Amino acid sequence: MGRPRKFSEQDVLATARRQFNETGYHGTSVDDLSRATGLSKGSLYAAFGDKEALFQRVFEEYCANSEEGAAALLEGPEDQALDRLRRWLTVPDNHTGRHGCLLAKATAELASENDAIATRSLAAYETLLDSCRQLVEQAQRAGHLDPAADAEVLGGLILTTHRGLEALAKAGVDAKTRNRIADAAIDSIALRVS
Amino acid sequence: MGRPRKFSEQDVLATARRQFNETGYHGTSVDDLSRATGLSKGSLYAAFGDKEALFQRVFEEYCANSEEGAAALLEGPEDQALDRLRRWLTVPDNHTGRHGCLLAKATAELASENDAIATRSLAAYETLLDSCRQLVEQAQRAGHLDPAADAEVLGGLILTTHRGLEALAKAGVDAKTRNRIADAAIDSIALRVS
DNA sequence: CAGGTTCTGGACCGATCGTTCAGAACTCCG
DNA sequence: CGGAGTTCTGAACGATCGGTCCAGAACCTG
Repeated sequence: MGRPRKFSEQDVLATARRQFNETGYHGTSVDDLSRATGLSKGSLYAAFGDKEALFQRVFEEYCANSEEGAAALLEGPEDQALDRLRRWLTVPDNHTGRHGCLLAKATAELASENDAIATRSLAAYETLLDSCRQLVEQAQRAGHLDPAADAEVLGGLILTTHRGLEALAKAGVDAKTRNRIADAAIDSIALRVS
Repeated sequence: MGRPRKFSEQDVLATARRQFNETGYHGTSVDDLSRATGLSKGSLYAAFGDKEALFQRVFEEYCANSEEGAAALLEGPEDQALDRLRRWLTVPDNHTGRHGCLLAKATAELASENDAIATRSLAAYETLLDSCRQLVEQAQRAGHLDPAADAEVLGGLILTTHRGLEALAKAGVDAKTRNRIADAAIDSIALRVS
């Protein structure tokens, strides 16, 4: 009963995410969001609370996606772990952005002023780190990495590389160069075989 | 002739840089800058033009500093190149931030809307990459790195690691962990010896 | 000390910010 | 068909934004 919603909450979240990703949190006004989503400001507030709450929704969904993507790294034969890592660090040649850019961007902009974002961001880092660590352990069991190496630290190195590639993407470095760097990173790590 | 300035332009730029670094460009109002520097808005505008021009000054100085820091990597005996790299990637244990954070932050926030910032940021990346490449070549000549490796790509890998460590710092990862990752990165790269 | 110059801080501007709300629009149930 | 219940819309709010302006204090030179 009552008037039904004219919009899909998921669509709005996706559009808002695109907008936040392009212009940042402070750089995106509620009018911008209203224009981008086609919803009036009143509807936005009725559906999501306020601007910060809307961003939290977007950010949470984003973190969850990133975590799922990293967790998917672990699915498959252990002796193909490094191949899955290569695909994770690599991006289509025509891709200017990168899957994980909102996380890095929002963290940089808001972590120092918004405790909830900072906490969630750190939690996502821990989860991603854990996936990377498990991936290293898979590769170690498959004999593709030095079994004596500290998996925790090596996982951290992989995650560092992932974030560094995002930063380079944002600095305007083209996808081809980034992929060559990604390959070099995996080559370097893969040399750690006993 | 005339009344002399009561403030040091360098001090104001340093304070503004701290403020921009903490709260971002859009998150920092001119009133904030006025409060932080102790200067009235009138004086700020008389001395620096407008908010964007002030930021450009801060950003330019910042980029130049980063470039100098990277260039300093090349000064010293070639057989100590990897040691200098280690010091560059490492940070004091009590350090929560990181020398290069404004660059990454401003780039993420403004590159898509401000061509001047985007251009300068990319130029800084190119310069830093060049320094890293030369460092790799030094290490190669000293026999500490595989002479057959592509110095350009390996330099890019080092820069990627540098930026990735900045991102982790912003995500809340402690300095000790980051330094262990930095060591692992250098270890991995150093394995590339023929 | 006098005259000229610059710096300073606060009042002020229009624009935009995030947010609210009254009323129109619409669906469903009785 | 009519009223209850929900959503949508656009106008309007106060606060704050970036930016301007100027009267007067502060300072240097002669």
